[in-house]
Amino acid sequence: MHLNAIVRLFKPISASGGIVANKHLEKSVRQDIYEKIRDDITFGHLLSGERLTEKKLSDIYKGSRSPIREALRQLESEGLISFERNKGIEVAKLSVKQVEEIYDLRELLEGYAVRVAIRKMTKKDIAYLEDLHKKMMKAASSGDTQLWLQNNALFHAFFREMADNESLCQFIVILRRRIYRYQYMSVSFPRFFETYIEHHAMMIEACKAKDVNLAENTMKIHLRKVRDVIITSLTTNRNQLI
Amino acid sequence: MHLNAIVRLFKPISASGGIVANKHLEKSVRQDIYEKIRDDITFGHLLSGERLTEKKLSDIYKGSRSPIREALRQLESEGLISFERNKGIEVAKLSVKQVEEIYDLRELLEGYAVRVAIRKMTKKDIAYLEDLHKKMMKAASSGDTQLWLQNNALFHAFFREMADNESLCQFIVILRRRIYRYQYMSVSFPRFFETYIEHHAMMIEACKAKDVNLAENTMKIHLRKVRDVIITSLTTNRNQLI
DNA sequence: GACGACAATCGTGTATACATATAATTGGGG
DNA sequence: CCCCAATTATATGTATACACGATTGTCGTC
Repeated sequence: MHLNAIVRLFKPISASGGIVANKHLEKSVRQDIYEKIRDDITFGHLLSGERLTEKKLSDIYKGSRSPIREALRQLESEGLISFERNKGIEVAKLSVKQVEEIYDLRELLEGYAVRVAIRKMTKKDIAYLEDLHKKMMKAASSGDTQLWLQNNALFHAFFREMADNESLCQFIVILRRRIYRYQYMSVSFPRFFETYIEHHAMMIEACKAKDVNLAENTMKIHLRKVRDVIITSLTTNRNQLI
Repeated sequence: MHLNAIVRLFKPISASGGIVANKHLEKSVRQDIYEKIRDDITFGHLLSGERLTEKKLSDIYKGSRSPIREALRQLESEGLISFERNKGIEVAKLSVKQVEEIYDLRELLEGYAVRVAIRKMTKKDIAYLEDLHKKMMKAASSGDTQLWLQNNALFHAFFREMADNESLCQFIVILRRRIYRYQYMSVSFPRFFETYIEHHAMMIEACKAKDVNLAENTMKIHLRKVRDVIITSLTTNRNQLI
């Protein structure tokens, strides 16, 4: 399954990813179900506005209602689902305004992450970014959007992790999860790959030159472009809630 | 109880604050317990590092383990408590580094909030800020830290709500809750009130003049000052984990 | 045929029961 | 008196049971 690699990119930093030697290190049912539902929402297997019942989830993800309800509370805190008392759960829908707000924050937070990260980067880190960049160019020329998204996620993850600020990482990841479902829109017009690649190249150059302002601004311009593509796509489809 | 007014400031935007006409609008046990534990952590009734058991919480807050565990999952998502599998729960401790990171983000997010808010402010809004400012001056001269903190919270809340960005509000509130316990340190040296009042006055002037950059920078300088006071206080007490 | 009352069903909210892992305690040996 | 092992106690993780509100469907009446 293609998605597995991408899925890993979004796992929480604190998750015990080590070797499972002792029984007490095994993933709990709750944690397992949480991750599965989260990823199914993120990657669009559970659709926006879809009505869920605890019984249904219990059948799909195999577990009693206790761990499922706990997992749902976590997902609610992260804005991926919403509860209505005595009525049920639904996968969160985003209005166009909300998508815009999320992108405003991504610009702010990911721009800041670049600013902080650039001071700590070594030559090795830049080589890593150039490697990702090459893979994305290859993905663009062959039209492999999965490969593109996967390496693009790594590209963005690099900066936020290099910034070394737990809460910053947490917030950026939450924002990305909330809009990831719509990200495919930004790559459904292959002619935009060229623009994205230009942005990425410019960012790498700015990192090499340690030009903090250029790097931050380029990241912001890049995210603004992606945002515009998605918003245009949403509004032309006349979907107010998506 | 003095705290009630402040408590309300931190309630989630989505909370049903309306008139309780129908039974189904009554607060659930889970929601009630969530808010109580959250506020008890925020205002220091449950101390950093304190070890909690579900049984103990069940006795204190009156409810079975089901709603308590769900409330705890929410609190975990917001970074107020941490779980250790099969071991228990503890109120989150913050390292000095984490406090610094949180203040870095507050500068970024609250600075941004001011930038956005200032464009939407009316004369009435400025009058409201000036009213809060007067109350804080009174609180400072009479040494009433409760009154100070209460109006200070309203002052900061004003800008983030005026910015009208749901996720932004959510993140700022989460950050404030995480460090609110240590906020008393910033007001335990009354000689700093004067500085804070100067900052607030300058911000109000900048709002009047619609000087976006001055307002944003003043907010950042203000938060940097508060941060420095807290960090100094923490490090001189030689508490690495607090 | 339309409308309203009532019953049955479904789903959530809460409480409790059971299983397993960890911590505490006690008892014996050195 | 100390140390280690076995047992007991405690706490979490999961499953199930019960209660209540909400929805749906049916039956009877107009």
